[in-house]
Amino acid sequence: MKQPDAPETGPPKRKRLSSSERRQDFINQAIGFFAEEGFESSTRGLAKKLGVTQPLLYRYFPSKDDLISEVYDAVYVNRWQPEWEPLLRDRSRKLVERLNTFYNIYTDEIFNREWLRIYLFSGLKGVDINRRYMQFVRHRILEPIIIEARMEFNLPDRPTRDCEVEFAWIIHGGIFYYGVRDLIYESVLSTDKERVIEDAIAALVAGLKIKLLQDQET
Amino acid sequence: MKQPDAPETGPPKRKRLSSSERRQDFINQAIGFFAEEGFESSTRGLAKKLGVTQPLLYRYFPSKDDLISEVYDAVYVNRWQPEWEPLLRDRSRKLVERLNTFYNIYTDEIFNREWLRIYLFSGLKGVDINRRYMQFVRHRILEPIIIEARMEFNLPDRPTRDCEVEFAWIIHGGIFYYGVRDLIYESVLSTDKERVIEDAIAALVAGLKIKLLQDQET
DNA sequence: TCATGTTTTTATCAATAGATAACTTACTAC
DNA sequence: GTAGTAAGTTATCTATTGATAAAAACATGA
Repeated sequence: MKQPDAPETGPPKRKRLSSSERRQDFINQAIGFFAEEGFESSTRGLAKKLGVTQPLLYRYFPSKDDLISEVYDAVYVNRWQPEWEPLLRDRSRKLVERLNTFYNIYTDEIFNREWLRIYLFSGLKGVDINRRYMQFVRHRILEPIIIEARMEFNLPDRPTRDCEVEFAWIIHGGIFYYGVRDLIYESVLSTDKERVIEDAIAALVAGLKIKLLQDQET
Repeated sequence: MKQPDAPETGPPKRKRLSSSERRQDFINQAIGFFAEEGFESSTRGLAKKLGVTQPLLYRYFPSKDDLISEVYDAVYVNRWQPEWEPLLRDRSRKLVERLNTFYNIYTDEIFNREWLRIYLFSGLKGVDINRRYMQFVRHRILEPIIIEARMEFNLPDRPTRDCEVEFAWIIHGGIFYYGVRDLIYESVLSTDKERVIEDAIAALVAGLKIKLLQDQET
């Protein structure tokens, strides 16, 4: 596994990579490293994992913070698939079905140890990208859900209310926290993700129906 | 605020505290310090906040890790009030009422920046006390809720099922995550906690009713 | 083959980390 | 008061941190 095709000649000479390849490899492995050890961990530890010397990192990144920024970018961006959004709005299917499909593929993407840990670490550090992600979830997932729910229940269209969004956040957060309990805290009872999501979505839609009808009267 | 009743004589002489007072003060302030800065932060930083020199810490705690352990204990233990448990089981009140009361006072206790941050930090570190807390929540909150719900709906008593507990976890986690969004991520829309909890509990009880009746048939 | 430029390592710096020992200051019992 | 004890500080050790400079190893085009 170390040197696949080395012809047994001398010491294990390090494969020399092109600048861009090396750089990408650094970022990719840094994600796993910082996810596990935290961002306070040393660049020497990372270099060891990478199989290179520590000063080499500084040829590719001006500072540790710059490297961390690149890790954030790689983790937060490009995880969202644009085709998911129309999926939520596909009115040829029942809302419950749509939501189940969406949350199953969405959690397939974010329910992995690396993503969740980087997310939690960055949240505690209070970095801006984390706050932007919350906005993203609200505008691309929760508000569309509420609008679609109003459609489903034949209610007139109008802007979403804060307490409606907060209710959607409760369920969304509950699903997210299920992932955290599963992959970080490792204290989950049923690993049947599909079933757990199904129950959560049922509660979301049922709860939204009641709330939206109530809010209607106001 | 520094020296309340110093008679203007010479330099600000440090108040000399008894061993137990000093020790308790260290722990109390260490909670706030580590909550904000993370456990990787330096003992010198903590000493500065405490207004003492760094070696003094080592008179009271053998090592930094020992101090951190005491912080965990102070944070996790004694937060739970024993009278909360019978509150959940008080069958003279409707379940929805009981749950609203409980979650309002429970979140009054844990929804503060210090507690939540220490909890999240310790969870990422994978310390044992965190996992024990998850067990605690399950046995002292979630399972009682399910048992009480079965009573409320006039269903025969029997052990809780995993998927039932997971559903309760979804709502509980959603409420918890609401606190995190409010106090850590600072990205909450409605700070009307009581209202948010009310909606969450309504969804919990309604969802449990459906689930328990379904499970009944099996 | 050899000159040139890039990749990688070795050696090292200054700052900071946790931790210890020795000294000084304050309180208390007699 | 003063001796003894406990609280607190100064000084310091060693290990580790992020970061830099210079030397070495490698690749490539002529």
